[in-house]
Amino acid sequence: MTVKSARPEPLQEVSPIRRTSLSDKIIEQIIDLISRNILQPGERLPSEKDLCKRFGVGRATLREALRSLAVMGILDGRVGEGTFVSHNNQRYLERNLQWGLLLDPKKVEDLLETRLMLETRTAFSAARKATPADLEAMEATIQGMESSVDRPEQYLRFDLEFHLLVAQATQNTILHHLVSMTRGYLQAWIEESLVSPPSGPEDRHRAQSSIREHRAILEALQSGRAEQARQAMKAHILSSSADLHRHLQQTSA
Amino acid sequence: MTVKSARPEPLQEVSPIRRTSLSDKIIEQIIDLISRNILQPGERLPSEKDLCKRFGVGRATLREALRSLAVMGILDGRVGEGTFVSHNNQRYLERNLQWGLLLDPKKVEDLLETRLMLETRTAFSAARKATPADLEAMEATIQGMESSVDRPEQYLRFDLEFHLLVAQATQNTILHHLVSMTRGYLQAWIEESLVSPPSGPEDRHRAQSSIREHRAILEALQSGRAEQARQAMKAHILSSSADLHRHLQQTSA
DNA sequence: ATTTACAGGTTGTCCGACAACCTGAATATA
DNA sequence: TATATTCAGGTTGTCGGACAACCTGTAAAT
Repeated sequence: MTVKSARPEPLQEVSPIRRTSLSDKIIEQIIDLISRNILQPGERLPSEKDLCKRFGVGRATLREALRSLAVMGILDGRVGEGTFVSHNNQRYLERNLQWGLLLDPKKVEDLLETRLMLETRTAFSAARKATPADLEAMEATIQGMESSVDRPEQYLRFDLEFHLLVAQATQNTILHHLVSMTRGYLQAWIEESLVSPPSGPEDRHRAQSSIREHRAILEALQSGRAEQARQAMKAHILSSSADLHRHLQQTSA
Repeated sequence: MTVKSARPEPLQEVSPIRRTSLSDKIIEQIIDLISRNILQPGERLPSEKDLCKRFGVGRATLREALRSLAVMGILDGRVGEGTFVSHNNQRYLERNLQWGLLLDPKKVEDLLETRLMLETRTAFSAARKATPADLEAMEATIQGMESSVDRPEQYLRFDLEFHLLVAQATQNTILHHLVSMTRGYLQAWIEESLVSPPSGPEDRHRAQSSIREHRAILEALQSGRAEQARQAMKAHILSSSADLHRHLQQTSA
């Protein structure tokens, strides 16, 4: 039988069979229901006991599925009331940026490259599709930045909001999601780099020029000039990335 | 008491207190351990019974935490062996994108727009970073296409492989994942549009021109001309998209 | 009419049990 | 001796029952 173990190439076309747990299948089904709008945001799911009977599984198994969806911010369990479909997908983002720090620094570079590509494109596309309401909301976030140059944490939230609005204005849900993701992961690093040095005068200077960059983007979007919007976004992302990069090397050194 | 309900603005600075469940705290602790490299990728966690005693919680609670981390791709539970830290945290990003994209109904147009952006970028980037081995593998897939113009299913696999190789050549794992993901969703549509009409002479004609387009991309990559590679990829994606679009309208009508 | 108390339903947590499965060592076999 | 088989222990996956904490709407008490 030693010969048998010496056979060189067994099967080339084997596909790794995945042992899918029951809760995995439940998760898939619920996500499918949400994506097909059979379960709408804010809607209440049947009780756990009810769902157990429908899915034909025990409560522990069902709960593992529900808890997983809750941790991802897709569902929201409230004691004594029930389990609801999260109405603001914003929570999904919130959850993610909490754990973005898991990625190693090597991948931050990849993220920055990806973000540059994604956001220049969203700026380009948004210039053509943004509605007056979109533009108005962006204006509001810029004013928010201006009024919080000395509160970095709050400033960052307005910054994030602005970029998400641009992505949303493209009306391309996939692009929107991708931007949310990349932004969410990076946000963790950005916030980290903020706490290390107490906000000095140079930070305020940086904030000022950042606001100018955002305003340039907004003006391009308002006038509907796609290529100009792309360039403005590109300039902003590049200077922002350089900033983050500098902070990272500073803290690691 | 009707007056009481008329009070205008109660508290502005209330922060919504949220019940943190036990499993949430366990999740935070485990994530903290991983991010501080106390738990390293590929390492095995203590058994569930053991963890229960250490955390001081019941097994159901602990399992809800572990399962949540597993569906996010951070942990990996194997029956009869134990629970392990996912060796590539890349899976984390992958899983999250997967769940996120699954949430909204995907529009084909959005997918095509995203793909155009992603793949033109990968072509551009790959022209600068592709190794001889990468280029060789791409050449092989093109030859594979040529030898299977009459077997659409096999042809498609070579086609897919080519694009993934381009993405891989960028050495940006995030870009790579995004491309393979968008491609994965589209593949379903493409395969569907293939079975409906029996492969006629026009399909072979289409395959021939598709091969020419791929070869143009490869030549640009070989000569390291980034902008040329981008243009070639753009042309290819556009004609491919038009093709898919035509098929879709044909079948829906 | 307002307040209080309560009953029913819901999620959060724990416990014990069994099935399916993997690993490694002891045993049986050539 | 070398290989194959068996088996025991440990581990995850699933189930059912139980109780605590909690919310809501209704009925009773003031």
